[in-house]
Amino acid sequence: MRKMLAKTYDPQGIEDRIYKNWEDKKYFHAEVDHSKTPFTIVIPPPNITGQLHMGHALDNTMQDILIRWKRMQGFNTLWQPGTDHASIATEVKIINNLKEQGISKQDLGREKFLEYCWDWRKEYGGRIVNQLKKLGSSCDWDRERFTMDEGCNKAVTEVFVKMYKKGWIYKGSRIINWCPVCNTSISDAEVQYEEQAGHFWHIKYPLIEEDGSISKTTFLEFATTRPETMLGDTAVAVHPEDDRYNNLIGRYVWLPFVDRKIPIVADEYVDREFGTGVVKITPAHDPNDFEVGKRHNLPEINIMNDNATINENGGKFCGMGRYEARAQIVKELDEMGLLVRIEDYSHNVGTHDRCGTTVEPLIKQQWFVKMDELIKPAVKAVKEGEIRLIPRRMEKTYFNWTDNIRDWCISRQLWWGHRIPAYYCDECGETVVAKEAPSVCPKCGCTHFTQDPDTLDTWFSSALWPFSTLGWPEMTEDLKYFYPTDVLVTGYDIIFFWVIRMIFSGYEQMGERPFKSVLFHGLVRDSQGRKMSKSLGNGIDPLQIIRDYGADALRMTLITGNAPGNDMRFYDERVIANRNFANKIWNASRFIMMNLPEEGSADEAALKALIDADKVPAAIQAEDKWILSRLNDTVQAVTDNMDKYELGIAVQKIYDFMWDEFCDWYIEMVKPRLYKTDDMDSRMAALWTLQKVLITGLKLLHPYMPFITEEIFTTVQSSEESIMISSWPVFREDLKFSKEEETIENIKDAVRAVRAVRNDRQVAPSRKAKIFVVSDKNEVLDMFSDNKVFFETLASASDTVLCTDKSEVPDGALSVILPFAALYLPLADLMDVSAEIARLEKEEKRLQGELKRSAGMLSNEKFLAKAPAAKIEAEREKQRAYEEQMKGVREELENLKKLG
RNA sequence: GGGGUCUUAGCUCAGCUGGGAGAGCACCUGCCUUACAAGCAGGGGGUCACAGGUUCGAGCCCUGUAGGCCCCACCA
Repeated sequence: MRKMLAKTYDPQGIEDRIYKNWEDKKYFHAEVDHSKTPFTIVIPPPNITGQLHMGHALDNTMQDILIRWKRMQGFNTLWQPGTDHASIATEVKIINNLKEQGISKQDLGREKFLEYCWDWRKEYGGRIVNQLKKLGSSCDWDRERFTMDEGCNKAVTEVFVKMYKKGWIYKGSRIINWCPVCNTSISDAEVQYEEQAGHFWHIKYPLIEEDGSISKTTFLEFATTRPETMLGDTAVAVHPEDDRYNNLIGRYVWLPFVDRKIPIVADEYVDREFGTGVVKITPAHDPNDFEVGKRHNLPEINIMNDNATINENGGKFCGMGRYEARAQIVKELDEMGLLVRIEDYSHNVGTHDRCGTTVEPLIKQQWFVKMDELIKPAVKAVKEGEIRLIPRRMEKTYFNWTDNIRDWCISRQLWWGHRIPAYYCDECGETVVAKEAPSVCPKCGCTHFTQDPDTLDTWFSSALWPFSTLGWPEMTEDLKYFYPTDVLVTGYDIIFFWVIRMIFSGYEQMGERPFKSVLFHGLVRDSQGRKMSKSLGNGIDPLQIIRDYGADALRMTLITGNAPGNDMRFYDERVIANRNFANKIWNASRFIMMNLPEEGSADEAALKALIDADKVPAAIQAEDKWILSRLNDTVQAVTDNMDKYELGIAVQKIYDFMWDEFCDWYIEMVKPRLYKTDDMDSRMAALWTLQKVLITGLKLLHPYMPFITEEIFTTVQSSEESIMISSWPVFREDLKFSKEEETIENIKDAVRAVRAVRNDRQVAPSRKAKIFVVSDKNEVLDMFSDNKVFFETLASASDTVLCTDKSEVPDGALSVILPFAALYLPLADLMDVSAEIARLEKEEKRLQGELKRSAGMLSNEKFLAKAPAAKIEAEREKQRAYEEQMKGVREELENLKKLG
């Protein structure tokens, strides 16, 4: 029995079944095969704690499109999947979860806590993978990796040790961003600046007189947004060429509360124009002050504990929270007469992007990656086009970062992550960085070591992802074959976190670029253009959309009408439009199948022979050639666009071709041939063309709408062979028919023009009219006679009369003038003339009445005087409308009466 | 402060070598024409933000102006 498509398209009924079949058949799996060219994409690993959101849906749809397309083009495609341990995101989540049970991570201890994390991973790690499958993602799941699996751990250790030995990873005491809530350092990239309303406290420090006493008259005034940091001040700075303070350089001021003499130093960093031109210097709590401090050899006094309370260096404020201390200090300064004034001030405050806490710059011992040399090949690669960023403008963002790069703080005071492979000798404190814990101290011979408690920034392992997933540090066959990967697909928001770091890591560790191109996409926003977020509750769940409309409709929605790197808005109407498109394809396919020859018939065998020959049949008609030629052009155009990663443009072309040209024109054109059975050759040619266009169209569409195309493909061909391993269509010279393209476009113009005229006159579609074609050119007349059958069907014509001269056309006909011919439709054919005359005369009478009434009102003085102006204006408007209508009716009548 | 980007139909957006102003939705008119009313046919609607410039020709290139969004920096 031949399979048949269900009467209605139901994505729910087909998607899971199809996906399972693909998996069972191992279509996603890739093995090294030197007879084929590889095409590789590594997935941006989603967090194990994550749930599929629209951003994932977009990102993975784009990757799947590229992978499916390349697979069909004959490449040996690998889409390498995996998940990310996401150290801080996961740890925060787990801590919160524990807190609900009244447990803290310290209660558990490191080991138990990590056990808990692994359990968590076991429970939730698979969730997002299953959700990606719902989307249709054709990842090679056999190769699924995790950033903390054995191989990735090895890669991380390898890199750390190697870079340490090279001197490019070092431990140093520097100003870092500290999150007092998460209790860890964070990198610059994790700090998010937020505009906050705050205050500017104008404070003055008294000068120390020559005799060592505290001046009662001379003060140095300055302003600060963080008064509590004054406890750590070790200088005040002025500009070296500032005449106001020149004479004070080298003298001292008195720092209240901690009773410290601090010097007045001169530094270019100070802006003379800003404020009073005096800056307090707190080297331990401000990155700029830190630099100043280094230049002037100032002490660094840390006044804060890790939880942002004041420590013992803060004198009597010790133990207070940072904001509490601030208030108290301001109060006491005021009492001492050292507070000049308080100004409202709006400024940017650094917050932690994970928890929103205001970060505190602190001096801490941390591990850093030295960036100055490491970044060079990454800059060169993009500059010289070895790595292409799409769209191009992303290069500016890229260079903006690389040009201002600072060393990367990679240590985190977290437990969930890759532990730093640094060991400290319990006896002499010697540091040993090694892949394995050392047994003997090289310095003192002691055998007891303590490993550094810190873990690495989660992006440290992500940076190695393109090669760690392929087996590095082992030089595996996979790595040799599939690396470098071809394209990375990701959002522009992680260009600093991830993209750049993968690039420099690729060059440093592999000596080669990690990917050839980076295709950026934007954010998926809600219908009002807002970022989707949990707190706003405006997130749209992709899984719900899949349930309601199908994964294919969702994928189309994410791709259509969008250009690389641009944000998009997501709303249901767009999904519905795409679901409707799926439905359209479904129904067109159903139509074609309904017209296929009976099973086991001679016709079926004949058609099969034609299809197997894959040659244009002899009985081919102009309209067949036209659609084949258009198909051919579409194949070319779509492939070109996809080559340039212009997915939105490519899919729009497929959509337009399938709906407009194929369904609305071609299928309507061939219907008469399908319904008549007296010319079987012509019918076969039509069927051949229908299947050819349908199958090719489905192939073009498959990367975008994998499920529906698979279902139709296998059903129409009554075959198990999957569309996803079929071959991508190519341009064919034998399917190019320029002349017929022009011919059919002309006929289409004629049809449209006739329809417009008929519609204008509101002629019922069932009412057929003769069409007189007037031209003195034989080829024009031939064109209409050659394509008579479908032309008449589409133009609702009863007959086509070819004339060389207008005199052959009867009087009383509507004219349709085309650039290449004139068409005439006799009025008598379009309508019942006498009845129409009667109707129009009645209408004329009615209008006369209305006009009379209107004229009466508008000449009535009482009405004009008393009625509201709007009412009078409305009446005038009515009158004008009636007059207009009357004109039309009378013209029409005159025309019709000519016939009578 | 630096940089990017946007401004095209009522709404949301395409328009990527400078030559046709487009799509979806919405709107109006007429159709249940047996693949599809989740549809068909026809139609209305745009000084492509504004002002200059380059060009035979500009939505597209250049300069400036106005407004929106984003990123980076963080003058304490």
